[in-house]
Amino acid sequence: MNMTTAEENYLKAIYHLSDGGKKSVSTNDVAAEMKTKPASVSDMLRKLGDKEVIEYRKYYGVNITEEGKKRALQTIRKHRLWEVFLVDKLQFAWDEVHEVAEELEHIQSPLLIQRLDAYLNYPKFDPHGDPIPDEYGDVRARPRVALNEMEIDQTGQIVAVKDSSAAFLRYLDKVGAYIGARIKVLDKVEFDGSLEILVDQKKTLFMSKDVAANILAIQS
Amino acid sequence: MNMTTAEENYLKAIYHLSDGGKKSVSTNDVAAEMKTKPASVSDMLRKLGDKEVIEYRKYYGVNITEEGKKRALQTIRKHRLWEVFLVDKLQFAWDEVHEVAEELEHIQSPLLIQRLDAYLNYPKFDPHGDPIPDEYGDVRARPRVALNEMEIDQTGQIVAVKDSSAAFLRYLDKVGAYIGARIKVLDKVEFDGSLEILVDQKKTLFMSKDVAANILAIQS
DNA sequence: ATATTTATTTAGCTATATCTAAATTATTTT
DNA sequence: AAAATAATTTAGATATAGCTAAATAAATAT
Repeated sequence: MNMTTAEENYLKAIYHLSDGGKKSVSTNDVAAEMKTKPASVSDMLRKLGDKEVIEYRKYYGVNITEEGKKRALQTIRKHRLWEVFLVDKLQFAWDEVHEVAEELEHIQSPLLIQRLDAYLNYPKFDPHGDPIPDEYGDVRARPRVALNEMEIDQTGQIVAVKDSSAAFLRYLDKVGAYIGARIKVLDKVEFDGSLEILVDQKKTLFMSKDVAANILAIQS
Repeated sequence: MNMTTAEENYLKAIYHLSDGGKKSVSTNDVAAEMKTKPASVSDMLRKLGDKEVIEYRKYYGVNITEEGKKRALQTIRKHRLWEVFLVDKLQFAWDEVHEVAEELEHIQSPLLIQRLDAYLNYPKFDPHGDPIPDEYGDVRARPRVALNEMEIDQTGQIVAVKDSSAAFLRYLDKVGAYIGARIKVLDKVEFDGSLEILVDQKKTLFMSKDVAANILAIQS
């Protein structure tokens, strides 16, 4: 059973909004995420329901099915592999890749994705630090913690950001932080929760609690 | 002015059928090339005419405009660059790349194509030996000759095939010929026009006149 | 010059994916 | 529990891209 590009995009949105299938999702939420109108969403949900990738009860929102989850993860896998390609091979900055990957993820060729995966050396995480599902949809997520929740003297590595808006990504770039950077918490100001961070054992960085809460790290 | 994937495909077909804009093209020819019905083509020609990428006179076929030529060449450029990528980087065989490149060529990102071009080291020819137009649509074609038109003892390099059907490509692969192979005409049988060819200074190959007529080389 | 054949276009239909406006269902407030 | 509000669906549009069948124009044959 083939899906159109639009259907794939809706399914991916539902997967994300449902937190990987854990919660049910409302028509309005999907409309907001897809930047479209609830009326259009109703139509699409009926179609996705017919294809049994979601379970749809009128007026009560949707739940993604196992089949739907599998398909959403394949799309996510493709998206993230292309992002790695764009950054690692074509020198894109990590805040420039999303739009293009959004198109590339819909190319239909299992062989292409297999080969791309091998060519990129089977990466486990994309340039934003998000995990890349394997061929079977399995994801090995690392336990991640927001920087503001780390304690003084703890060390780790930045692996993702919560708010990946271009503005925030540019800000990070400017101050010298990036996905993959090794960090150490030098100080936490009790008054406002702001932090002093050592980046790559050389650069010292001050950031507000709000910024820190947007940056996710794995602890080492 | 943006074009849909379908419009880009029609324009590319018209470009090829018109021999790069030199001849006008009939509705039926386009329908055959696009594997669709003449009625659907009429509709599309009207649309492409409105967008001024072709000049369309009802009942008299179409001529591609300068603007149309430029756009068709951009699509061809993208198609051929992706083919190079698939063969050079992802180990695709040259008879496996067309379908996937047909999808990839519609990705909209000038930056992507610029970077891809640089990454592939500005290739001038695709894996089938066809020239890759530059950013401005300029093509540097090499004078090519069919193998059956070469004389005994002449040397050269295979750069393209006329019939690029998967069957023919597989045949070539099987007998050990490929795009880029250095060749020398050892003998020509007058009776049936069949040839004896030395490939890469080691392998000897016999081929009928019909096969030879399908293989294009540059002479050295 | 007329008739036949071929090529092409038009008209009307289908499917996808969107929209607005109206109708309906569910939820919340009083 | 009724009224008001919010969420959602349905109905009826539009645009793209295809189709078949019928109509029409152009080319060819008699």
